[in-house]
Amino acid sequence: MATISDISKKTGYSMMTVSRVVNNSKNVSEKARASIIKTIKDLNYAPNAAARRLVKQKSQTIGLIITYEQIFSSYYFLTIMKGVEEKLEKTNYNLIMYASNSPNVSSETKLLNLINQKFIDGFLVIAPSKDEFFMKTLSENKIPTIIIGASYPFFNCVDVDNNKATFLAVEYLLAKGHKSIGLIHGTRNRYDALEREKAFTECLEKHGIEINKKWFVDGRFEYRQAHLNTLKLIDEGTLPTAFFSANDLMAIGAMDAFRSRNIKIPEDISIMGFDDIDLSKLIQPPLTTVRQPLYNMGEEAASRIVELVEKENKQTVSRTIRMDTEIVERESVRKL
Amino acid sequence: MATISDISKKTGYSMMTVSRVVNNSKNVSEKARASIIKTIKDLNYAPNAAARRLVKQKSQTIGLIITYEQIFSSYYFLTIMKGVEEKLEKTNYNLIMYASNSPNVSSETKLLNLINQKFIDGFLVIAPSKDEFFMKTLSENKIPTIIIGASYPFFNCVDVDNNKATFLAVEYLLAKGHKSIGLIHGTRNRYDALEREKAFTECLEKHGIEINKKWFVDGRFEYRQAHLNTLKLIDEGTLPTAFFSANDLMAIGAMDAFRSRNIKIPEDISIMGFDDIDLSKLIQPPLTTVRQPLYNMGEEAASRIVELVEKENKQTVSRTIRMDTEIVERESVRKL
DNA sequence: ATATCCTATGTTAACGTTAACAACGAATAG
DNA sequence: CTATTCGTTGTTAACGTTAACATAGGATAT
Repeated sequence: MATISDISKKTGYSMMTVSRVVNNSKNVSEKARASIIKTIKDLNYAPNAAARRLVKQKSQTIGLIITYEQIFSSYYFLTIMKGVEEKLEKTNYNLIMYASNSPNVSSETKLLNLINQKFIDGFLVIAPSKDEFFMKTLSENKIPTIIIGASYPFFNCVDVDNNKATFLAVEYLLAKGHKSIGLIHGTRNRYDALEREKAFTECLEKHGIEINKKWFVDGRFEYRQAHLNTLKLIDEGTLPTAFFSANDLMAIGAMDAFRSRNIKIPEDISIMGFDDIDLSKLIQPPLTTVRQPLYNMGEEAASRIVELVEKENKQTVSRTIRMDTEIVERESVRKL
Repeated sequence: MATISDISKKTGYSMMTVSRVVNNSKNVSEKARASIIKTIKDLNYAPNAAARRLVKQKSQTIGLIITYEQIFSSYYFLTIMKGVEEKLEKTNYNLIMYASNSPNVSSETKLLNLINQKFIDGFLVIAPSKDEFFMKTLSENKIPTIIIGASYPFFNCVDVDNNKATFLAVEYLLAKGHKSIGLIHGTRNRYDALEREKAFTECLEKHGIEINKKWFVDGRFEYRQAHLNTLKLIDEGTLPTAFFSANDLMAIGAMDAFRSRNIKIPEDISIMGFDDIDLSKLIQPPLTTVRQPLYNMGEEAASRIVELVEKENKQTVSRTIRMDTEIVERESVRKL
């Protein structure tokens, strides 16, 4: 592999001038720049990351932490990941994914070492659960971190306003004339699940609609759980005229359950999702849902972590941002 | 962050002696070692990865590549991942996960740069599809690589003998008296799917059993696809007495489909999986399946990539290894 | 015309670690 | 008692890059 020194010798310019060209600095003559760029291409030069890290005391690398459980709500975090990846690609930062295990000391010290050894400059964490062990480590050691998809206390987050979004969805159903509404909720150790469930209850109360706990289905944010538990509910007794699901994947699981019991959507029952994952517009009928700008949230988080890492003055903590949501009207909800 | 120089000053020993202790070298007196170890702990020293990389010209880092689609057969690759992670933890290698996108030039050059910049020493790839774009890059540039879960031509692989394993499974069904057997197959751009499908056909032919293409269900290695397509098959006409599924997740999808049509397993229909993922023993009835030692395959691959990377003489390519499979007898298959 | 400023370029040292070699005293061998 | 070996420790230079400072010549201002 060619080094700056090779380029320097071949062009006759000093290593520093080469370095300036590589880093797009000013104060290089056009002549020098052209000659150096050509030689870089000829020799297939790429800067040595280790040397840079050493001298800059920075790794130009961001770690993205996902938890094993999340992998099951795959569309959700995949979309976020793409946003992060593609944004970071435009900066000169690398991305490393960590899949975190169950609580375990070795991972904890590993996390710290990653930072201490300048292997990683900062972390992005997707929707950690309330009791996620490494969040304490992250916070206690003041490691630059941005959380995506959760408004985690004391952290800098990129999230949506779950309360507002849920009200949007439920009031949409109410406006369509639905007076009996069920809920498919996610795992209760996650902030997003809790916030949406709370808002759901509050919204119905506000509009004087009776809350029937029988119609609360635990879907754990997964397709299969939602499917199975919806099936169970169907086979047990009466149903509401509509369901609000805390994510699309569970909504789709429920829809498949209804279909397999010959319950037509939206003729017999209406269903509303949350997220707007790719799959939602492909299924039959296409799912009406609350769009969460997942891709943009990924991008936004990427920008913010870079900003945070590059800021000398780490105190300038920008606050949690709440991205806008909107109703995406498709065909899974019927007007009564 | 403390450096070797700090430890050196504090203990009075030279930096080289400290380095020797850090790297567990011989020829250090017990006295020196004890003193240095104590100081290392006191100052919370951890070696600087960048400096090491620079001087060693090696990153001590392995990249694990997964494709986006794979994330949907989550249990499968999660188990492998854990094997890899936990094995690598025991060596002094780091692990980085890359989720690969659709074919795209930028990722390709990125891959190469990762190697050229000594950011990564080698790659592990989980079950790439036949036409995966980056496999060519990997092969053309002779990048140290181990493939897991596919016998990819010209690569060094850790796989099972799909032919043998499939014969094991199908002959098990035959031994139980089944004479009409359906297949739930995976995506046909993957070697494991193709090999299992081929072996399935061959095995039936060998035993003079008629092959009914109507009973071939495309499950794409996913729960939902298998579920939906099984439902369709059920609603269309007659069924075989047993199914062989090319992975457990699809088998579970099919089982849930049968159940929702009130077809009892194993009373009315038998089903056999492939993989033995965690979920398989938890469902009702527990799934009879062919155990693939996924975790061990991950471990084995981790050992091999480290070996490959550390070998000066890269020609010593150890050949593809086929791990053993076995039938795990549970309750989803009935004797006719 | 002289002082000042800018532009383009170069020089030196440093980041933290380790390989290769050197040195020194103690133990062992002849 | 001298020569040789061994165990322990230290010295020097190198990995590839960049920050900080230095220099030289040309342009601009007074």
